[in-house]
Amino acid sequence: MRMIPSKKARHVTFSKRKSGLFKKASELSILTGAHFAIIVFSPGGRPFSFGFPCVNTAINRFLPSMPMTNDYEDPNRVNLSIRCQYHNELLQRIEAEKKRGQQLDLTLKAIRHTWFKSSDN
Amino acid sequence: MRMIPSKKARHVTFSKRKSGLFKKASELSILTGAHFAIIVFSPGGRPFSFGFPCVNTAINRFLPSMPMTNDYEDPNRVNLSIRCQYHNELLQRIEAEKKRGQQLDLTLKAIRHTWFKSSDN
DNA sequence: AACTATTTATAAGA
DNA sequence: TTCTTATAAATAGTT
Repeated sequence: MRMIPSKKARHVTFSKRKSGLFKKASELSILTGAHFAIIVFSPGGRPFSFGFPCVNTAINRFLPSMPMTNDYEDPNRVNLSIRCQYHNELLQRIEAEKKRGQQLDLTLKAIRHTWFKSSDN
Repeated sequence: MRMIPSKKARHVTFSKRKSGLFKKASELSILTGAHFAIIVFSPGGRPFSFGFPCVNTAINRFLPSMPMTNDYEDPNRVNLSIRCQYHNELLQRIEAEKKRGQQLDLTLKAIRHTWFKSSDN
């Protein structure tokens, strides 16, 4: 097994196999309840991620068990935890906005339901 | 597909499918040159990880960058543009979700307006 | 994106 | 955990 020479074929394979990989991870998680995070970078450098319950949860849970030799003095690691914190804040903001949208969706459906019900009578 | 009830069978499946998942990731990486990190927690909470070039590299590359004052001194500067790209994607997702919420708000108001208008007649 | 011949993963049993 | 094997699923190549 070797790197696929054709750039186009490489991208197609990446796309297909990334789907397969994420599906396998999702099945593993469903069957066993396992938490996980997958991060993949496409050949072009685009980041893709997938996780249960979510990517940052699994990363956070994992980070404390990372090898830490001169941890307290490693500026990269400090940087890493700060970045992680900021990253989590962004993800939480997305979730918050999503949740708000979902609430509005429900309200909308409820109202429409009442509307059509009353229109029928 | 549902969580496997028997604890023993669940652990066996976890072990088998974890191997399969890691193998798939390794193949994806070999075929396309993709960098990746996988973190999985067993049903018992044991962490397993696998990555190319290594787990920490992929995680570090994945986490979005903070605005850096001493940017030019950052040894991870090569990854900075990709981080920024991902960071921007997150910000765009927040904006997209916000916009969706605002649209729903407008729809809701319009419907309520119609509702009360027709109720009056 | 869809098809399909072939390869690969895996569940169940040992 | 590892092995076996019948069956199910993934995917490479092609349209």
